[in-house]
Amino acid sequence: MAARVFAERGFPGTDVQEVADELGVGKGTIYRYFPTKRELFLAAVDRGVRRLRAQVDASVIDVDDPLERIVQAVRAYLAFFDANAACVELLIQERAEFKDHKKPAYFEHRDANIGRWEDLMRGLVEDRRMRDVPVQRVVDVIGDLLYGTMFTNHFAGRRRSFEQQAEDILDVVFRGILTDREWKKRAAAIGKPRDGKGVTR
Amino acid sequence: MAARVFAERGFPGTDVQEVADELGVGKGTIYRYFPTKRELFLAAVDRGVRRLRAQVDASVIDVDDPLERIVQAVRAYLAFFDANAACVELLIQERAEFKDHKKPAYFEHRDANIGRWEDLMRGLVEDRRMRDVPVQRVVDVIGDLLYGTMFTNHFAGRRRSFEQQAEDILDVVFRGILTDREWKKRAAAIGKPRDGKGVTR
Amino acid sequence: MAARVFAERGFPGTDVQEVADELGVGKGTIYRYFPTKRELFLAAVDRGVRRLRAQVDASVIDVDDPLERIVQAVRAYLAFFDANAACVELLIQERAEFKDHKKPAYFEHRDANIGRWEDLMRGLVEDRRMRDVPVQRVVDVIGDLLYGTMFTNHFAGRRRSFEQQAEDILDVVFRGILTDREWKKRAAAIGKPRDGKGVTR
Amino acid sequence: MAARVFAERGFPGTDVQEVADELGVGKGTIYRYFPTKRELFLAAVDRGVRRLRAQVDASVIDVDDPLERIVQAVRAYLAFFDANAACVELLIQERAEFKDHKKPAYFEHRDANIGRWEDLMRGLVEDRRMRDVPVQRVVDVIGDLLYGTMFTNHFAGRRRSFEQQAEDILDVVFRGILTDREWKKRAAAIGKPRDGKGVTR
DNA sequence: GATGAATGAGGATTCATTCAT
DNA sequence: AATGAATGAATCCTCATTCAT
Repeated sequence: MAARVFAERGFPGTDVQEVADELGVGKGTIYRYFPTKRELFLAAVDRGVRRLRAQVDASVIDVDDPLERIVQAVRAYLAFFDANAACVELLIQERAEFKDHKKPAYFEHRDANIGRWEDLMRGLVEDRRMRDVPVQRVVDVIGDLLYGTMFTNHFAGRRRSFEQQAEDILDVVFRGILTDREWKKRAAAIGKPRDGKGVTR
Repeated sequence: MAARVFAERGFPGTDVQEVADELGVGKGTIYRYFPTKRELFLAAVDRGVRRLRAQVDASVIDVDDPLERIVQAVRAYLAFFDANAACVELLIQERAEFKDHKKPAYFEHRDANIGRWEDLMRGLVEDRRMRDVPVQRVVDVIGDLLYGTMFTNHFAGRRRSFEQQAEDILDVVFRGILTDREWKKRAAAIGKPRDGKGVTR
Repeated sequence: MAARVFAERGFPGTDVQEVADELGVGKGTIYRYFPTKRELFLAAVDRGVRRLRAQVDASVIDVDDPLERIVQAVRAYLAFFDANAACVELLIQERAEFKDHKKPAYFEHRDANIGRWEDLMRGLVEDRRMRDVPVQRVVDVIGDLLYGTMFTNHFAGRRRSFEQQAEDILDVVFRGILTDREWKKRAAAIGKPRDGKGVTR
Repeated sequence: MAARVFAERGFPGTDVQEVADELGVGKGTIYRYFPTKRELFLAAVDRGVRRLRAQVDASVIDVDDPLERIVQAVRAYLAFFDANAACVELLIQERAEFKDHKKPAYFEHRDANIGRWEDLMRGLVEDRRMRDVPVQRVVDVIGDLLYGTMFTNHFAGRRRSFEQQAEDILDVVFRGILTDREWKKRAAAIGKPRDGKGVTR
């Protein structure tokens, strides 16, 4: 597949001939379907992002509990990139080579999905299961965390199972790292309500 | 400066001649100081990472309280990349072009610094200011979150001030998003101690 | 028609696909009838030259007076290229692309026809209607003049009607540009008989 | 020289590498001085046209008699292309490959020079050495005749010396081909003055 | 017979690197 | 030490031609 070659050798390092060889077709054939090497590459990226979305969607399709949907989505996201390292490369390459082109495919996808997660969180807040924090910001934070985790895993060769990583992430995101006492002290100092909407328990 | 040109045009898109023009020297002169275009680029990346480290270090130098050191470091990190967008580009370019080279400069830096933050957190746990969670994992999570935030800001054009972002991040990391009640319910269900070492409050 | 496409885009600039599109057939079909693009092109040129010949021949078919045949042929020649600019292009293209091939089609045609005109002129000389100059040379001069006129019209965008041009050409060719007095002076100086075979009138 | 290679192999048939080899330099060196193969070619054409002009100008520089200037210019023109067959090829190639570019170099040159010859002829008419025919048209006719002669020589391999050709051309142009009697008959029939301004002899 | 998908040789152009000045 | 002219390896893309359907 073209994605594998691009991922292995990078966009500038990939000769279209190599992609042709990988696919077992002539170089000209590729140019019949993609006007330029660039379009060929972008199609591969797009395909990757679509598969990510499909896998995350599939992971939550039978899950009703909103909190559990978050749990499953985080796991599915990490699982996808764990199994598709080539996709991470493609995302990097896209950004590096086509800076001035358009919003990278990953962020197109992100923008298209983010609303659903915000809605989900708003429901959790109404149900008093989530603290009353601005959901948009929380979704951003979690999105960035996942994005950063994916890249770091790939670049720095993190050696923890994606299941363990999901657990670590959710532990921090759900409960935070501070003790109750410390948090209350800080909240008092800053003058913030401790638990959203003044509700304590 | 070379970094600016590389950041603007990307590594493959940059002619050494352009760097020479930017610096106001002859192309040959650059080759007197850097054996290849590649080394010239890597030197620019290295310089960027060093400046990041210096800025973060400076931000905590007069801060004694460990928790406050975290707060300041997070702010300094985001402030640095906010003010040095070119550096983000350089980090991406480095990864995209030199996949097979060595650990990227950013991660070299990360590995060199991570121990200090783990030590700091271990102290917080001992002081019962942080829940007793494995510090290594927490440091990873926070590192990934910052890394992902930096990239997302740059790529997707996030329009929130870095101060606000720091606050959002710290709010989630310090306290998590769940209400107390929800957390306890989950903790009970999973069979986890709620607040580290069985300590409640 | 193939000729139009070749004329518009030049031989190297023309894809066989474009010719196929113009004709409303598949590319493969063209290759059923012409073994190569080159042969396809040469066939178009040949067709053009044949049409030129037919038009010139038709213009003199009912003309008995030899001098009038010349007049009509000159007009027909200029009229043809005036109405078939694409043919001029084809003649140029043929020469430019197939230098080493064979005598260009136009000159094949020229050689095939030149004898008839020489015979015609010989008759005029015998009838004392033409000066006794070597007919071969005169035919060459007139042929070159027409050839040059056709090209110049096409390339430089001459804006005179072909009828006017025919008249201008015949005026010069029939009578020359000098006054009688000047001509006699020159002839005396060079030692040439003034009017062929010493005949004055 | 680049001109020779282009003339020998045609523009599309010439690899820039071949020009480089001919010149004994690297291919890249050529691209330092000419941005494209096309510009390299056009520069060669331009140089040829300039040399033509210089040679024709030189041939008349010491000649005072206007009629003799015409004689010498015709000889110089034919002599130039006789000695520089490559130039003819270049002129053809230019037209064939760059149809849509601009007025071909030859015609630029033609337009720049034609005025001088028209002036010269006007003087001849005033001196009653030339029949009173529109000089512009006569200059066109002679220009086309020379142009056509040059091409035909090159394409059809005419085997007459350029001196002989010049003589043939001038004989026709100066005196025309008809006998006096025939011309007068025609002139009477058409109702034209026989010798310009009613002058007979 | 007609088609057009597949092919891959071919060529213009770029640009990192060298080295004489 | 500094320069920039010269170099040629490297690569994207085109398009004439083939041939299975």
